[in-house]
Amino acid sequence: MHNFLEILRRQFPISNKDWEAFYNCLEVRTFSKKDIILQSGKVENYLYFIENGIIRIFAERNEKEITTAFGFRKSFFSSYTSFLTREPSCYNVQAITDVSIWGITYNKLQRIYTETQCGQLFGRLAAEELFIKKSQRELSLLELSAEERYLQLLKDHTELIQYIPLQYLASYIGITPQALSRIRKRIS
Amino acid sequence: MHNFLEILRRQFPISNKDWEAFYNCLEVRTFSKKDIILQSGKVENYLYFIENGIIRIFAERNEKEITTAFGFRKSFFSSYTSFLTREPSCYNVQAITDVSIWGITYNKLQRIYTETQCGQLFGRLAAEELFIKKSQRELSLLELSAEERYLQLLKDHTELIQYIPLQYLASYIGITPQALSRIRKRIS
DNA sequence: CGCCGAGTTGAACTGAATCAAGAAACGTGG
DNA sequence: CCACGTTTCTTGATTCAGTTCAACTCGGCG
Repeated sequence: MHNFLEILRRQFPISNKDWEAFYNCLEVRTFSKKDIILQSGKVENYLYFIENGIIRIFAERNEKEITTAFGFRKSFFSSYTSFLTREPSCYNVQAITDVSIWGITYNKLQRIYTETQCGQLFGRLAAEELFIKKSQRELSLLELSAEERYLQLLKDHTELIQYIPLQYLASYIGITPQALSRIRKRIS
Repeated sequence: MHNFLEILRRQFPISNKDWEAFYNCLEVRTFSKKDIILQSGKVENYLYFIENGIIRIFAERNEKEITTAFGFRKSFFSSYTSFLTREPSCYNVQAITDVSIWGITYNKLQRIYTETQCGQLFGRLAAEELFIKKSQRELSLLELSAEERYLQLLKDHTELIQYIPLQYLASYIGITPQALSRIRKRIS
């Protein structure tokens, strides 16, 4: 997070006062491998930034899990629709490895929005990042085959993919574990 | 738009002064059926709200078009990633029917952000709407079959779908025109 | 040691892609 | 307003990627 915070400060002019107000609102939270960070049905109260570790977001549909996102080091995550609308989340958020994350609550973010400049920035950057990722994902679901999607994932997060169980990767790619197992065999 | 603006005003306390500043930044633009509103490769300079008509957003990939969104009456649209990042758009935006839309330029929106409260509101509502739609779409691509996606689209926009050519619907659903033609035959 | 969840492999099946050809609708100019 | 050409849609036959169901393997753990 220090890296990230430094990048933010370098890139945007933020007053010391604003900075402090913002920084003081951030909470560190840690979770162990397989912990549920947010249960579906509950309202997401945090917008997070990952310092370390890997998380996934998934929905449950007719006894199957649909993984909609992984979160890696230095990226934002949240069950963002729920966070924005204050309605129950239809997604679960789970730690895949032990994780250490920085979070800001909805109320504090709203306060920061009105009281400082850099809150807006934080909120805006998070919104941008999350929207852009969803758009890219949409295109990859529409234009690529399952095998191409897997290769893309490998390329983008080479060293991280090894920590993620095959079944989660498969549900993210949108195929069955069997099909992914065969793809792996084919390309190796 | 009047309806929309009234809803905004009713729902949120906006001062007359802010309101006027905001309203004065909005431009009405009209396009004819099949007009290109934004060409891919150009930077999206507008965030729009549709007063009347239907638009679509599509990318071109190996001689095929991938439609990623339709925009109907009373909803926001933009090649939003480009709008946010100020980088060239990888999407085209096209009028499917004659359309009448309200737009605000990037610069004016930034000015409104700093000078008024309701600019934030406008920007935030647009971001929320666009993100939430993308998330729903992601789920529908992962959990539903092509036929189910078509039925959902029919259900959500019954009266509007008839104005959209089959090939655009097919590329939105993620199948070939032939396959959609067969689905239509099957369910009728 | 035996159990259990995760991954692998096989065989049959299915939804959608592809290639190809014909029918319908649409716009443009005479 | 009709005729023609072009685009869009439909339909058929074949192929293919991915599903489903089932059986088997492997590694970890009580």
